[in-house]
Amino acid sequence: MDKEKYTTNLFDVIAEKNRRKMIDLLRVRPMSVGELVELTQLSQPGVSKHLRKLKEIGLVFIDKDSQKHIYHLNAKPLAEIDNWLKPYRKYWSNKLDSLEQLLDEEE
Amino acid sequence: MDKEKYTTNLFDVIAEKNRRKMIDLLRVRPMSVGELVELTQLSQPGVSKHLRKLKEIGLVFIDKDSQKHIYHLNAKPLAEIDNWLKPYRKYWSNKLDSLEQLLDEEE
DNA sequence: TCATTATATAACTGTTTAGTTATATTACCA
DNA sequence: TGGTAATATAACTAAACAGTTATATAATGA
Repeated sequence: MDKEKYTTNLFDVIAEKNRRKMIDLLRVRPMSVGELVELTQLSQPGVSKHLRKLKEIGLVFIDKDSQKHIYHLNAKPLAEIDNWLKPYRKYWSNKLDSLEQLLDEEE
Repeated sequence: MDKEKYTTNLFDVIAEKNRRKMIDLLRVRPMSVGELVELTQLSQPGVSKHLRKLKEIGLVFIDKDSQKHIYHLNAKPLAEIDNWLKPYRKYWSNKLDSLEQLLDEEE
């Protein structure tokens, strides 16, 4: 399908709006492909394609219930993003020195 | 230039490898375009193009020193990513104890 | 076995985008 | 004023990609 020869990268995977929506949904509870189709307004192949990328990067895993494929979230890979953000967090954390806090609050 | 009619989205902006590299560099210290060209191995227009997107989303601002345009990081917009991650963080945090969670949030 | 249901894959298309080279703009200085 | 340095924009190209429709695969149940 589409060759799909290119390596998927976590930042690219979460950059896509509908994929973020899907993992947001799967955070609530595991869902079948059909349920995700209803909730995303995408075509069924469209959903399957996104799920494949999410699976490749390890953000979801499948629990097969006969024909139904129940997709479960595995959020752990997102720790990479969290980790990347770490050195930046101090820039908006409210634990800055009091002058900066004051300036922030004035915004 | 390229029309550039499309709204830039933070997730898209940080999805690009060289742009992440650039803001990682600007975290160390403000830099001119020329310095970024050297450090990224991109062409000068390539760097300017990325800087434009970073500026559009508010991740950098310019301090003009005569001909030199010194780009400064403004990390605050990244708080949006941090915020999106919030409900997922518990999945990889090994500190399940609620007191420790609270302390984490205070950091 | 045959029809149905659920999902995955194939093949295609239009749009977006990162990168380039060429050129314009802007500021400085001899 | 003319030349040079620094950056931005224009125009173009190739690759990537999200979305689609059509079709294949797999499992179920009558």
